[in-house]
Amino acid sequence: MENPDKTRLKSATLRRARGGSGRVKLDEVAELAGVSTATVSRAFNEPEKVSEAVRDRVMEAANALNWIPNAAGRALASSRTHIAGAIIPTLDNEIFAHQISGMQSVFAEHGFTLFLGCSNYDPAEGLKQVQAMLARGVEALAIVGENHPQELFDALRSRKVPYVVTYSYRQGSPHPSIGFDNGAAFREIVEHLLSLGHRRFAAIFQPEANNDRVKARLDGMRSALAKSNLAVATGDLCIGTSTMEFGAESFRLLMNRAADLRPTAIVCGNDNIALGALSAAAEMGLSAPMDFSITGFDDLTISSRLMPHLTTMKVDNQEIGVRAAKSLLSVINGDVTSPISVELKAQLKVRVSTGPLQRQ
Amino acid sequence: MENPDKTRLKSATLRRARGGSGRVKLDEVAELAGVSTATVSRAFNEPEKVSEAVRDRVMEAANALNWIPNAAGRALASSRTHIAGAIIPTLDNEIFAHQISGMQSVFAEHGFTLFLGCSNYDPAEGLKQVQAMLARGVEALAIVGENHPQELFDALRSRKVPYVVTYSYRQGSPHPSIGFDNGAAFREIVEHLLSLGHRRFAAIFQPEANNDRVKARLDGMRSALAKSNLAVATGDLCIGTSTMEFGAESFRLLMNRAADLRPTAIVCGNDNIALGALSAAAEMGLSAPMDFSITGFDDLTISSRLMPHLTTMKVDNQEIGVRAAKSLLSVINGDVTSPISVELKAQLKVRVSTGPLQRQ
DNA sequence: CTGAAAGCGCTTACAG
DNA sequence: CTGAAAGCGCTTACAG
Repeated sequence: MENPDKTRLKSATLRRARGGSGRVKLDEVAELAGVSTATVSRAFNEPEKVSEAVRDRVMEAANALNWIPNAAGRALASSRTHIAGAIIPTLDNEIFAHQISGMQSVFAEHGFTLFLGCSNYDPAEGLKQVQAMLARGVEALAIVGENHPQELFDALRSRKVPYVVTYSYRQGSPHPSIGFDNGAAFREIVEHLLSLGHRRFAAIFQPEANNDRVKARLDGMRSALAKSNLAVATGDLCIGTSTMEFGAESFRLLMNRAADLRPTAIVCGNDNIALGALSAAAEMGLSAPMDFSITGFDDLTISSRLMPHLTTMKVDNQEIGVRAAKSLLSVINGDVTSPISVELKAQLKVRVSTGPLQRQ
Repeated sequence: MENPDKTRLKSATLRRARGGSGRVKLDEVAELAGVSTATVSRAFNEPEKVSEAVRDRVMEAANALNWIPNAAGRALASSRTHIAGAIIPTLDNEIFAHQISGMQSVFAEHGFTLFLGCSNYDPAEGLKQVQAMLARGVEALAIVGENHPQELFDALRSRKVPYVVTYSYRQGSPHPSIGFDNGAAFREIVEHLLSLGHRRFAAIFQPEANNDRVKARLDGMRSALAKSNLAVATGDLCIGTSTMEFGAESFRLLMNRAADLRPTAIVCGNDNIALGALSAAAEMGLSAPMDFSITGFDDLTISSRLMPHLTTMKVDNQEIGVRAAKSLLSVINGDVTSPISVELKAQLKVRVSTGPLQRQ
């Protein structure tokens, strides 16, 4: 790896010798329009304060010179950057991609550009990204989940940068949050399976370390089962990576047993895992809902398109992004002093992968 | 919608009265460390030019004050922003998400932050995003495909912002590009099907408007067929949205005919379409490779996990992102004067969805 | 409605 | 190796 400082220096020197960026500047627009720099600035930022004739002349000059205002100068003078930030675990999951897409469209509408950071589920990496964004002067920040170093939230607070936690919503959270209740969602899934007569449950989940959402899901599942005096036995709980492979492998493990030892209902931590389980089922000649019932979480695009259609909880991630952006903008605009929390409801989608209990 | 200028003003006034950002500044670090501001700056940016003792004192002071340098000040003084930009059509497609992920990791390693813009396949939107990024002073830009308004490339050139076109690589392109040859890839697919004995081809494709990649794919398919004096008849070419639904619908259209009128090989514009076709096949009781052969393009994560495994071309999008970032960084660093193009090879993955011709 | 001028928070050529 | 000071390109309180 090269030394970034050296390369930095070199190119900076190459480019200029105290000569500026070489780009067209506001002064040149002012000169061409025959007005002061203040007027040019106003013509763009507070047009109602400039007479129409002057405004037209300024716009004409700006167009003629193809002027693009320098955001750094603007940010320094106004202490406003018009930049927002978003931190997600990974872009490889469509649920986070949809959140970003919702957020970006709202921010763009309001003249904000979005910085995107991916933590890859590593809290240290998330903190680093937030610091980089703070240096860049983000005016607001959205971050998935609340499982982050206290230092991260402290940094945000001490710089008075408004933030929201997205995806999960939890009563009693110290953070403004825009999302749904992971625990309640999994209670609903389990109740659905219980109402179908299932009593023998297995679960395939991603690890709960550094992931408040998974923790809440497991808790929700367990509490709903406990109400019926049921539980997932240790041997019926598979914890591993959130991949189709792990879903498939776990399914084989659970179902390669005498029929009376198999679970009749399998609760998966998300759709991806459930889809893997279903592919293993097809290979084993087992099919839902005859031989077992299975549920996912997320309602991925393919979950309702692949056979058998998967029973799952749908979460409107695009909407989460939209709400998060709006909530942050209302703080930036001074309409409210801190972001309001919003609880969205996850929606149970009953499809053919779950059905009435077929055997004792 | 509110007036952005009004809100801007209001909050700016609220926040300060010519008082600055309220954040800790470099001067304060200098004062605490008992050195000049120049020395603080050097301690961070050119540490080798500062004696160790002084450097330690500066770092200590910076830590004590929890100083984060203001990027706007830095950018203005150095005319360097350490920001790069990337424009993709949409985050909803994992192939572009992977590109971004590769790019981001390389840029982050070199101290660059990434602006992300999505054009949603709308050239006007892409241009707007590029302009916003130029205002923000991006030092380099990567953009998917070359189907963009000339104005976009002109803006980049006139501001001397290095750029690369990603995903497609085309001999004779006026732009530095990092990607693969879409035409060659589809010639290879067709040759594979020809070698299996297929002569009766159908195709299901996304629209080629504003999409150089799709155009190249169709051309590649046609030229490979033409070499064997074959062609896709008008009634065997379906053009529509890049969705599983359209793939399914087109498949039904093509295969709901007397057996001797059906195509034996179906070339799809991408995996998504092919996956939709396969799901329709399952519903119709048809299966590959016995009743037909089918190919995709992209090698999506699920394509090798769903039954039947799909024959497709694998493109390493992560690698495209990595190469794009490296290519741009070498221009920024002054190692080369313009980005070098890189042609990557798409790789044919023969799986069970294609097989020898079963009938005449 | 418009302008002159100070100032935002850094970096860097220059001098020592 | 270190410092004094100019300057990067804008915005904005103040004055008119």
